[in-house]
Amino acid sequence: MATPDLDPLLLDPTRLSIVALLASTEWAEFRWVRDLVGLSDSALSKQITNLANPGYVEVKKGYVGKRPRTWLNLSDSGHQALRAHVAALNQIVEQSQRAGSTHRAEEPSA
Amino acid sequence: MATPDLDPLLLDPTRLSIVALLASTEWAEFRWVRDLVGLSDSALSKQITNLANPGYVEVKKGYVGKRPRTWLNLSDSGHQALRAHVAALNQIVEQSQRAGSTHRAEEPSA
DNA sequence: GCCAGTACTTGCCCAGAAGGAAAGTAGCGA
DNA sequence: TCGCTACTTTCCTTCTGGGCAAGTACTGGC
Repeated sequence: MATPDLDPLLLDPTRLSIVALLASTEWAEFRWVRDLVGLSDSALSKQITNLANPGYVEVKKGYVGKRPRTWLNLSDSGHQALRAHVAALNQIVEQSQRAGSTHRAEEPSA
Repeated sequence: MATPDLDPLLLDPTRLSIVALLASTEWAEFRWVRDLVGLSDSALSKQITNLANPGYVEVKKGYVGKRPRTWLNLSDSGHQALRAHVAALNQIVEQSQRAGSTHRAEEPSA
């Protein structure tokens, strides 16, 4: 059982923060995300790799003037995954609304 | 920054499953939860401890006939925490809807 | 052409969390 | 008093994430 629709990648708060941030922008700069999420270069780089593997995040590299720069974008599938994840969460909470309907057992006496 | 309203306890899928399960019932039996979540006795026991510490879950011990039994209930604050957690999640996704409003930077050229 | 600098990326290591197995504990029945 | 049930706690292993430091790619300067 459990909660099969929850996305393991989005359960991690750090990655969720990243995705949340990217969700609100288009082609955010690596450094901007890093600073706002409060991660080191390496930590962000790794999480971006994790998110880029399934295609949730697109990475584009280029130059601003003569300085290298990396941009990140939440792909359509990334947006979709985020929405699906939260939808699954919502389902769970909806269960919470119709409490008491599912399971009946011997109630504790005291 | 990040996502301050997300509840660390509810970010873990196992605990979320437990809470979800308890949200749909009242005074569920330990064994019932254990079997549905698919955990060992020890693992569930530990997570219940984690959830009981902040008062999310209430534990009641008693007997069914002559057999010891433990019941678990999601407290009001547990329900509240779950709803708040998902509300925070929803906020994040809503940001995703109004994409592009927050951050503008030099766009990648290619 | 070579060294230095920027902007990540990768490797290495450590800390924290979770799960299982097994030993421990509490209360009841024989 | 011993055994049994139903958890609890302890011990150990595994996994994951983060930091630091070294590495890489590319550009600029001398």
